[in-house]
Amino acid sequence: MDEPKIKNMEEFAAVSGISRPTISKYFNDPDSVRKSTRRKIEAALDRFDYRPNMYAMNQNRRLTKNIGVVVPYLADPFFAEIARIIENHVLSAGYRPVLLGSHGDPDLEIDNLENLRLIKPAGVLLAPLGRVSDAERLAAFCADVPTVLFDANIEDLGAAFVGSDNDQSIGLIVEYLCRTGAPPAFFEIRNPVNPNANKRRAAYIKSIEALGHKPHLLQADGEGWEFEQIGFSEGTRIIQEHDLPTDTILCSNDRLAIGLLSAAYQAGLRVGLGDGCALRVAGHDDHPFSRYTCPTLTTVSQDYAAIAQKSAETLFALIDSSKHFDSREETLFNGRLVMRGSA
Amino acid sequence: MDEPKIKNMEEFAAVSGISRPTISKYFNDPDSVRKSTRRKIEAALDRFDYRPNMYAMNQNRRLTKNIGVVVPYLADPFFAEIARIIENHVLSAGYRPVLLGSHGDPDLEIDNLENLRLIKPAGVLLAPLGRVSDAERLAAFCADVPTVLFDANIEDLGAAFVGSDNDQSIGLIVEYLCRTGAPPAFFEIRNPVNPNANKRRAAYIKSIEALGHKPHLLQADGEGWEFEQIGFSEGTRIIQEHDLPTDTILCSNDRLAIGLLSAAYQAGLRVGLGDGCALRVAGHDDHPFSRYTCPTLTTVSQDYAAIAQKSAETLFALIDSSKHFDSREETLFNGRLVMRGSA
DNA sequence: TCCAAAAGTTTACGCGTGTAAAAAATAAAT
DNA sequence: ATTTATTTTTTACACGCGTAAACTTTTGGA
Repeated sequence: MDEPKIKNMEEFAAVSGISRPTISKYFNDPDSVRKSTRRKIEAALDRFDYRPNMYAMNQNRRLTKNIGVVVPYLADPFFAEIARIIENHVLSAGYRPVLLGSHGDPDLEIDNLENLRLIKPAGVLLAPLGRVSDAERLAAFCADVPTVLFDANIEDLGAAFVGSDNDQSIGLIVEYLCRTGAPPAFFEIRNPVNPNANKRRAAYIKSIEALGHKPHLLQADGEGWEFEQIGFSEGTRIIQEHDLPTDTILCSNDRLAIGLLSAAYQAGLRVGLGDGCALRVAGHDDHPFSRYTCPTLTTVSQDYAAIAQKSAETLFALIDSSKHFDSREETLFNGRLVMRGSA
Repeated sequence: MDEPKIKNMEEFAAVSGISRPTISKYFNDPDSVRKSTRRKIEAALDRFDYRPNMYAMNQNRRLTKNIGVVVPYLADPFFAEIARIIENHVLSAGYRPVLLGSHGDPDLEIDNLENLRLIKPAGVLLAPLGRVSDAERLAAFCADVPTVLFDANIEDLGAAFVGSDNDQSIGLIVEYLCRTGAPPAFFEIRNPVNPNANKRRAAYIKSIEALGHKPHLLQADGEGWEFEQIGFSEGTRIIQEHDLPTDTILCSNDRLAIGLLSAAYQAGLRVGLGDGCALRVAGHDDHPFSRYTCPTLTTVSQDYAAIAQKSAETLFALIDSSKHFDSREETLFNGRLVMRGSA
């Protein structure tokens, strides 16, 4: 399209016939210049391929157009998926998403935030690790950088939180399970990393007692993010020891349920609703893989799209406003019952 | 730890008692300064928390310490996992990884590379989309930026390629399947995005003919990256139409196999090795979820760790050397047979 | 046609670091 | 102790763009 390589804004100003300060203004906000000027610039942009030097550009800016997106574990399709949606919102709002995964490691989580500091982000969307997070250092970061938490809530951290209403969603599936069969036991990790797990346990106890039943917890030992593995090995143990108080098990999340289903299959236990079935299993999250388990997993979906959109928009509002809200807003979205084959 | 906030290298030089150019040298390579000097600097670094401004730092550098990592689909645990390992290698080599996913979209793939250009990366590790990639623009990028391809090879693109030896791995599992039962048919997507799929088909035909059998292809219609969905719906169709030429099916990849296993389960077909089994199913990749399918999936593993390490090291060598190799090196790692329950 | 408001131009400086060159200081070796 | 090689200091300029101030031009009504 062009011969002479444009190396800086000066040169581009020359070939476009517009002064450099105006070009600069254009790149910071194309709508801030006159339409005729904008046309001229974009005509030149079409003939010559020039893009401002990002480093020079951001050097004098107090804050950039970067938005950090930090999730606890990218290899978990749940987070990969929600990160994907968030990225799209960030992009269409004119920001640049910077995606970082913490691989379940609190030190890496802090490293990620420190690295984000270096690029002076306009804001950060953070799904914290949870219990193992270094809350103090997270708080220090949130004090400096506009931050919205999503997925996992940590008390008073960040300017806002967006997530799922575990009370509602667990209530929904507990009610369903009780209505269609035996009241469920609750299968979870004893010492969960994710704060949602605690909320879900409490919600389970509350809702099952409200229905006049006695709660029963099946607590698996295990650390880390290998939930399927934990679900499988502890599930195998539980099945072998025959200490199931009921034929219905509600899992704290789908990944645990995936492991449990695998354990049940290998133990020869038929899972599902029909007459020949020895077990009913339900999950929580509507994990991308839950529709391909055997049998397909009955679960309650988190509203990925709504959580992604709301948290992004909250951050945009935070950035536009005076960089902090008057009060910390918590938005919880309802889950939706997804009836499949397993319960 | 400190009271006076350090705002730039000048101030840090003052408090550390070392001149600014030497400080600069230290940050570019801590080993390039005298040990005693280094100790002084690190003592100061311990008392005051100063980190160089990344934008000012990279402005005058021809190329930065950034390394781009681009994968076709982050929501695929296979890529998430390999990206995770690569990130670790990049970090421990003193570079900064920048992870980008293309969400299966060739336009986004190009966007990602263009955005990487802006940050002047020292090099890029690219797993291209494959057939749908804009090969011409990829080539233009590779001409400017040191790039090593991994996972999916595209003819003559990039300075090197690191991946799996599909001939070997497919040969391995075909041999196993033939030895332990009926020769397998090959289940794949008719018009696959990923170039590995074509290699695997060819390898299947070659190896099964070498064993004196007739190849049989089961080709599913479908586009995009929803492999499980394609495997499920086409698998269901095939099973219902009873046009299985054999009781053994080798899938082009594990995600397809996951869909097929789900279809078989729902059709009431028992999958596995034993007497009561109507079907044997095998996959390829050793996908993170393949050990939790029902039954667990017999497959052939890709050597994630080796591919990640070799591609990273190749890129480092490329960067250190004169920015290009004399010839394009292709490294293929062997797969390993993973015998589980499904075949 | 004239005039006020809006937008663009000119000029000039600042940001924080890389880096080159010459001079000075230090360390290692004779 | 002297020489020599290495490292550090001093000085100075460059990088590419943001942005402020004063001035000039264009625009859209009245």
